Amino acid sequence: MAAIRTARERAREELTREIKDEARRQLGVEGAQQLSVRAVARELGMASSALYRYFPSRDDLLTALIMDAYIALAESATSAVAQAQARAQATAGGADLGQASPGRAAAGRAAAHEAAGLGARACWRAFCGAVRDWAREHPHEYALIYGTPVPGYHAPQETIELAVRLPLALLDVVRPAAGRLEAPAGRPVPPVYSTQLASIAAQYAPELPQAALARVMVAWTQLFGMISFELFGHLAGSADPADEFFAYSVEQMADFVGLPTGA
Amino acid sequence: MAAIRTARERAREELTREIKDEARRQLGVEGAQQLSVRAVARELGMASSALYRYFPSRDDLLTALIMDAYIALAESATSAVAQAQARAQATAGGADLGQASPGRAAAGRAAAHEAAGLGARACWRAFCGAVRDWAREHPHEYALIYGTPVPGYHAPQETIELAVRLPLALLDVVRPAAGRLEAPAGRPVPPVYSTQLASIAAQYAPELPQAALARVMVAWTQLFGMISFELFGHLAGSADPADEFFAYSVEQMADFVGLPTGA
DNA sequence: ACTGAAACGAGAGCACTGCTCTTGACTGCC
DNA sequence: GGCAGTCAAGAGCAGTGCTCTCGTTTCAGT
Repeated sequence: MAAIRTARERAREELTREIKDEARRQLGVEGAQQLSVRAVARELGMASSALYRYFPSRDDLLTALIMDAYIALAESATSAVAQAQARAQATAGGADLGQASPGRAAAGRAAAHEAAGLGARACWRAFCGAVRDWAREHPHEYALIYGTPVPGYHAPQETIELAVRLPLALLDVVRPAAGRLEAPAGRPVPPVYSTQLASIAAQYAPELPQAALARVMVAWTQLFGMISFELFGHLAGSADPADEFFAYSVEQMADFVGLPTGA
Repeated sequence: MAAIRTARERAREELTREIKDEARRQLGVEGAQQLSVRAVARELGMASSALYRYFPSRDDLLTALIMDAYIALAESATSAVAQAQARAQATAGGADLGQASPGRAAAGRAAAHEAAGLGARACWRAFCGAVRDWAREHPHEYALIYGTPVPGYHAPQETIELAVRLPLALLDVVRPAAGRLEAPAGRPVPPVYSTQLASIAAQYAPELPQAALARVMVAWTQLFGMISFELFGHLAGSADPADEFFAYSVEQMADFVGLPTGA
C-alpha cells in the first residue's frame, strides 16, 4: 500500500527506520541513559542537527523505540501462544489447522477463541516463557518499557494503547478456560477494587468470574516482578540461574489461577 | 563512639552527609538521571571539583544513595513488623513487651522469634504495607534500587549485603509460622531450583519446608511486581488507585503461602 | 614547636551532551 | 521555469562529568 510516493517521502521513511535501528543498536549496547543523538547521527554519517528533522527531541526518539518495543513484545507473546495453541490442537486430534502457520498474532487470538480453552495451560506457559525470553534477548528494551520511567516523561495515549496489548493477550489465554477454573472461592473483593475489576471484565472478559480476574492480576504482576528481578540482578544470591525458578513459579501461578492441569 | 576525632575528620563526615542530603533532595525532585554533580555542588556553594574529593565519581555518589536507600527501606519494614508484633502480643494477653517500643530493628527480629508466630499474618500485612508505603514516599529512591540498574554499574558486595536484609526480614515474618502453614503440598520442585532453595533454607530458615520457601519466593517477587507497576504507571487503566488491589493481593499471597488466617 | 606530608577548595580546561539558529542547496508542484 | 517547502550542515549556547594544577590549611612525627 502507498507504494506511489515521492522519492522524498520514501527517503524520509527509510531514514527514519535507519535512525531507529541505529538507536536500538546503541540502546542494546549501553542502555537508554547512554543513548546519544549525536552518536546516532555520527554513526549514520550525518549531522546531529539533521536528525532533529526526523525526531524533534531525544525523548521522541525514545518514545518511538518504546512503542516498537511494546509491539515487538506483544507480537512475540501472541505468536508463541498461537504456536502452543496449534500444537495442542494437533495432538488433541482436531488438527484442522496445521502447526506450520506460526506467524500472525490475530490468527492466534482467533484460534484461542475457537478451541474453547484446549491446552490453556500450555498457552499460559508459552505466554510467560515468551515474555521472559523476549526480555532476556532485549534487556534494554524491556527496561525501557517496564523499568524506571524516564524522568518527566509522560506516556502519550498511543503508547498506553500499545501497552495494553500484552495483558489482553494474557486474558485471551485464560478466557477459554473460564468455565473450568479449579480455584477456591477466595475472600470477598473490596468495593473499589471490585468496580475496577468489573470495568475490566465488562470490556475484555465478561465470562471470567471476578475472583479469577483478581487472581490473574496477581499472576500478571508476579510475572513481571520475577522477570525484572532476574534482569536487574535481584536474584543474585538466591535463584541466580532462574530457568527452573521461573518455570516452577509459572506453574505455581497457573495452579493459583486455577488452570486445568492437563497438557 | 569515636568522638575523639580531628576537626578535619568531623568536617569531612558532616560535609559528606550534606552532599548526600542535597543529592537525595535533587533525586526526589527529578530522578536519578537528572542528578548532577555540578548542581549539587552549586547548591552547597562549593566548586564541583571539590565534591570529587568526597565521592570519586557520580556513580559513587549514587552508590552511597543506593546503600542508604536499602538501609532505610529495611529499617522501615522491620520496624513496622515489630510494631505489628507488639500489637499482636498486647491483644493476645501476653503483654510482657509494651507496644511503646517500636524502634529498633534487631528487637523486632528477636521478638518475632520469641512469640513463635503469633500474628504472623498481621506481620505479613505490616511488612508488605511498609514496603509499599516507603516506595510511594520515596519513589525515586525505590527506582534507584528496584528499577532499571544504571548502565555499566555493577553492585559492589557491600550493596548486595544490604539488599538481602529485606528478604531476610520477610523470612523472619514467615518462619515463626513454619509449623502451621496451611498450604497444599504442591508439585515437586525441579533439581536445580531445589538446591538453590536448600541453600537459602540452610542459611536462613532451616525449619521452613522447601515448598513453603518456593511459595515465599513467588510472593516476594509478586510484591515488587505490584509495587513497581503501581509506581511506574502500569496500573493506569486497571487498578489505578491501587490501595485495595494491593491490600487484597497481599492477603491473597498470605493465603498462597499458607499463613494462618487468624488476626 | 617545627616541618613535611597529606588533605583540601577553587578555578581552568577538555570532551562530550541536547538543542537552536542560520545558511545554502535541493526537490517537487503549479 | 520559478518558487515554496524540505533538507543537511555548521556554528554556537548552555550544560554535563571529570581531570589537573595551584595555593592554602590541617595533621602527625620528631
